Amino acid sequence: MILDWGPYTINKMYKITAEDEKKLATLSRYQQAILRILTEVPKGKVTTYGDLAKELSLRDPKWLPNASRAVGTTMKNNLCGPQIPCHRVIKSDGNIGNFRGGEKGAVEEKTAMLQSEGVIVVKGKIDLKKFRHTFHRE
DNA sequence: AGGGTGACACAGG
DNA sequence: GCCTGTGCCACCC
Repeated sequence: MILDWGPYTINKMYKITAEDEKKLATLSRYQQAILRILTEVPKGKVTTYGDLAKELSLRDPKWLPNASRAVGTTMKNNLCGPQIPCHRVIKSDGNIGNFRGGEKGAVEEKTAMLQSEGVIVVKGKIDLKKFRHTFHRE
């Protein structure tokens, strides 16, 4: 099967470890579910807060599709570490969005991480047509 | 049980 | 484009 993921498709999705599971267990069901889906976003791609909410709703209709704010809260709770790639979650208009709760310099750091992964950022913006991840489900 | 809060989304102007 | 206002939802008191 050929996936149109562009040139930076080398990475597979992150596999959650037993260590991660222990941390995940401290979070709400919703947040756990969101973070699990987030692990599917590979290096070189991004997703949006809204896309994550929508995707979870498709997989489990008990959650609403327009919960983007709740997804933001999930990212803030971050026990992600760089493995569960919360730096790959941006706003639906292509702007970088926030990082580390809005600490000074955090957005710059997020931008640098994305660029080092091959995502092109121009004036704080990312071309979602090019870099948006497409979720795959059975 | 009810009100407050965000790493958001969207439509207007 | 760049604000601004309004709607949103899961979570936390």
